[in-house]
Amino acid sequence: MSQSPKQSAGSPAPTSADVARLAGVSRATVSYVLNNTAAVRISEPTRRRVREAAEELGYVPHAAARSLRAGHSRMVLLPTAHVPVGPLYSRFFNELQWALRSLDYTVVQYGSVGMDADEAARAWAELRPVAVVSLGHVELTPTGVELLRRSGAKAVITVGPQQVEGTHALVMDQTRVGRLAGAHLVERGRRRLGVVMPGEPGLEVFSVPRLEGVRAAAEAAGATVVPLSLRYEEEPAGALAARWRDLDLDGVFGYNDEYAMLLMRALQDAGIAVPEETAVVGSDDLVVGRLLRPRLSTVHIDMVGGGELAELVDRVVREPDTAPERHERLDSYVVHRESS
Amino acid sequence: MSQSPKQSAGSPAPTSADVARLAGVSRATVSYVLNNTAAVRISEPTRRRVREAAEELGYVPHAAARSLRAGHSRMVLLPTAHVPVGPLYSRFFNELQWALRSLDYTVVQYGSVGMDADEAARAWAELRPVAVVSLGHVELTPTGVELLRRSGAKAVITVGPQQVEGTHALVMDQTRVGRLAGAHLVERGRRRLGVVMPGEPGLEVFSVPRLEGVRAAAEAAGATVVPLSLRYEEEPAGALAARWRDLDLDGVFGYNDEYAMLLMRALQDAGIAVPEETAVVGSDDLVVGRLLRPRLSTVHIDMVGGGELAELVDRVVREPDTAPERHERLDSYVVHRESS
DNA sequence: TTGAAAGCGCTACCAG
DNA sequence: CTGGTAGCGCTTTCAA
Repeated sequence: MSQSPKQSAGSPAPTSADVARLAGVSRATVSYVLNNTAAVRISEPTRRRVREAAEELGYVPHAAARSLRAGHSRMVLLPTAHVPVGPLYSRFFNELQWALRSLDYTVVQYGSVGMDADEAARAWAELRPVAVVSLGHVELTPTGVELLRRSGAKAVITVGPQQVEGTHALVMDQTRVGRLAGAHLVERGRRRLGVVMPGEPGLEVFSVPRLEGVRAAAEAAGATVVPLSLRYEEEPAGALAARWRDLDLDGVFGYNDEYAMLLMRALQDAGIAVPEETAVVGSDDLVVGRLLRPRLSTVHIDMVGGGELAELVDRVVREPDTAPERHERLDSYVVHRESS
Repeated sequence: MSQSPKQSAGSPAPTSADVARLAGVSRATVSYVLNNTAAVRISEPTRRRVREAAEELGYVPHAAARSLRAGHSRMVLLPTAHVPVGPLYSRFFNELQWALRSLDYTVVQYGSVGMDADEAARAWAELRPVAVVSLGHVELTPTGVELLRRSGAKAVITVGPQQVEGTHALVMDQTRVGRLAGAHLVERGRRRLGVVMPGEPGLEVFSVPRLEGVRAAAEAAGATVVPLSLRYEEEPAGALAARWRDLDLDGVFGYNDEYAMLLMRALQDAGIAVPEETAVVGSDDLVVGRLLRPRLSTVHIDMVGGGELAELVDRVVREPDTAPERHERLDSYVVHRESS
């Protein structure tokens, strides 16, 4: 009898057949018992024997075999490339995972660094997820969507700046963030605006539309806009501050609070008064932004709740033929503090 | 019979049998061609026919079926509970994912919020991963490890404060972080030390050993230590600062830079001079810490590189019988700035 | 050079 | 109430 678990490496995992043998029943019965199949009544003694056998062997069902047989899984795939830092995103992520789990989905985050769009879609399709929720770090083309659909994905949902054809979309309009920041600066009397563009790769999906937003707001007021590339380090910030007076700007949108804080400090160290000489606005409304002096003005972004998104996933999975919807969920507003 | 591919929702994903039929060959041949099986020579025209058929149908192999047949997968499971924010962690994560991918593993991050240790281990085991790399947010018990082993996991590796029995471990000694901070404060002449304990859940694995570390350093010098619970918000920080003089502390370790900055600002606003009256030290060496005035002293933590860890995973998978090793990889050192 | 068939672990029918 | 059995999609002998 194998009651002492001495399977360091050689022995294969126990299967339902092993459990059946040990319990002296058939594999079918094992399946019925362990899944509490309602349609079949099994005697209590048998149930106990099966349960004990399973326990003793340390039996764990084989998810792949199960979903192969079932013809579908309850896996929700969340592709990610670069995990975006920041409390906003991680809160969202955690909420989403938690909500999906309580709807009985298996959440799988699949890292897809350095794959192109179709390559990635293929890799995801191999796992036959019931739903794919793309957070927008990895591109998703109509071809990719089609491929996922044919591989059994009931729901393909994109969360990000734009809607992708054929998917349900949760559009988070980054343009609006820029527009709000731009309008605020204009309102504060600024006419020559800089916009920080992060030098780090992968942030273009956010930074480019934000720049567009600032442009739109500026144009309406006859203000000018200059994009300013900046890596998130002190030296480049210092260098940028050193040539600030040549740039002749009286307001700047810092992409987000972190870049804004970096730049603001560099400006102050270079003797440029904030907000008198140059107003600074960030976004994300981080706690740290309130710790600097002057306190950082910012665009507060209310991201969609993870729970809402989970519900959308579930609805689309159950009703796969609903036409792709476009949901707009990004309430943002300016928080005016002292830096502008 | 399904002759016309109406892929919208109803039609199932094409299988290798469908490809075989369309190409006029057997399923075996399809498999040989698509996997470039070296042991078998297939004529070039046949190969082309198969490839074209696969292309036309949008065929994607079924990962579950494949690994079921193969008896093993190349899935590396990264369980996560609350995704820890912070650039340190995300850089590490990205590196790890990238490195594992280039070693041809499929990296799957599995969110396990609100599950207890053994429940979680079971859920992971169902996926039959070849390796599990636990980042320490979810507890892993010896029972859990045993279960994973029996389910075919060749490598179970824990990254975190302590080693778990039966696993290879990458120990990141959080005690040391606290000890360094404590020693530094003592060295700066401080004798009554506060230690911030984050009020947010899930951080205990870090905060408790760090507190222990400070205690050890303080004890050696005859200094006292007081733990201070603090939520990451301005109000509680203000409240703590308001009763600061009653606490009668002349030095504080802020858990990390973020909490340290929050507290430092609250202290300054309450009229307590930093570092004269109270010295403040954080950890993580964040960029923002250098933007406040006084600049924040901090404990710089050099985490293990993701690449190194990936190599360890690979080595253990190939050589599963190597005795569990304990690797120590956490070079940390104090960066003395102006707040202490 | 290709095909037929077995079987990975599981569940769902249908008999007994 | 329980057991036999087919078959999910795939790879891999063994035969032709």
